[in-house]
Amino acid sequence: MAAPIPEVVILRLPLYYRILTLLQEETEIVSSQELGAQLQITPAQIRKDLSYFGKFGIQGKGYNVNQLLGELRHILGLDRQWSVVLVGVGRLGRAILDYSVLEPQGFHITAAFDTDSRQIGKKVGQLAVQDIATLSDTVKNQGINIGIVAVPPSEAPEVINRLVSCGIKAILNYAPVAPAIPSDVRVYNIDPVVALQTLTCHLKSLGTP
Amino acid sequence: MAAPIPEVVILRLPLYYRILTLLQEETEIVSSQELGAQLQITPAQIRKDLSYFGKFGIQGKGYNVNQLLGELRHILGLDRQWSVVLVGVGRLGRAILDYSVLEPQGFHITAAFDTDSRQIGKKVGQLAVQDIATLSDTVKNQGINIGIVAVPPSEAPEVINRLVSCGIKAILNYAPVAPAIPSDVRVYNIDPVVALQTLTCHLKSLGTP
DNA sequence: GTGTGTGAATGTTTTCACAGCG
DNA sequence: CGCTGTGAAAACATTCACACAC
Repeated sequence: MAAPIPEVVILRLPLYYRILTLLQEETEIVSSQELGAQLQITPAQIRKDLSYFGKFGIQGKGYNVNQLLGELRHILGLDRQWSVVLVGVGRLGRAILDYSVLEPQGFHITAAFDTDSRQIGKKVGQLAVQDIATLSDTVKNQGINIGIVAVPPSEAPEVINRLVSCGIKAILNYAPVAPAIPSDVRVYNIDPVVALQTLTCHLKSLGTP
Repeated sequence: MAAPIPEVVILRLPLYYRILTLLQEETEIVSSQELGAQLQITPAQIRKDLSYFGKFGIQGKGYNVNQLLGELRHILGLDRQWSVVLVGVGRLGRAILDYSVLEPQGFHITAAFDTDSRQIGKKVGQLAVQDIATLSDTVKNQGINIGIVAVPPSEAPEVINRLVSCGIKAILNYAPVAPAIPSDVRVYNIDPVVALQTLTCHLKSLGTP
């Protein structure tokens, strides 16, 4: 029961969750076979992944979509609201603030910060941009759990340090840096350049047009 | 020599490349030890990763930063320009067009498309938004290699199909879908909701504040 | 001495294959 | 019968540890 869940499994759970949300409208029961076909994942892998957390299926039939959604919501910690702080309100930061999918998924951006003093006080959406110096107070007072970093590369290590010393344990990092962080803090990096470079590595080995 | 390179290795190469670019200014030679410290990766892993492609180091010293950069550029296919097509010029698409890092890294966004007819003809940056119906011609005439998908979820499967049938072999997909694609086409998915959900899964197991 | 390159050892993840349940 | 849940096997990835080159 207290088995350590492989990280790769956790990376797949949100995919299951998303597909099930879509399937919810269409069907009551789904088999690992059908799920796998949608996600390009083997049925055995899906069954094994879920088995780390319990027995959610009905033998001979499959999984009850609604029930499994509930289980995944619980496993992923989606059965509550999460308060998120955004640092960096440039082009990217604004796009994130406007991204209308976060709110319905339970991610509430509570405060926005910037390191550029010219931005401070400006309104972006509902929020007034705050001075980064007030980050710590806001995080503690508002019980914020997650930080999103959308500042230029040069600012990023400093910003990430600040988030860590506020006690934030989860960071979604859009800056192209590989910060050193304590092992109890999770960082998920999103970097389009890195993504494109892995793609070109594969393209290269194709016949060059 | 014709050994198959593990996918995980390819995912790390861009990280090595980026760190080396930064180190370039500071030093001539770097050891796997030092690289590993920067990236939170074991030195043995770095050496093994590189050994899939050749012997780039100097025994007793380390790696020549410039030379290794050259090798990685070659391995990743970065020693040329890549033409990229963007589909979807909403908030996200515009942020990508404005993202000034792509161009200097050799990724040139050549054309922009949208499925929404009200967008067609509008200028975004240097580019006029084209009708998605003209995608195939543009891709073929301009020798485009890579597609970026930044359309709403409902449009995404159709757009991805179109890109695939144009002969595009690499797709950077920002839409929250898991499209079925032929095995010779690479898709890299970027989805902040999935990212946040893996983070909350870890947060949950912490003491709830 | 120092750090690479690498086979061999260890650890992890995926797949197989089937018992058992609805 | 059909599909889940799961040990056992196979495939894959990381780490070790050392011969060898500078």
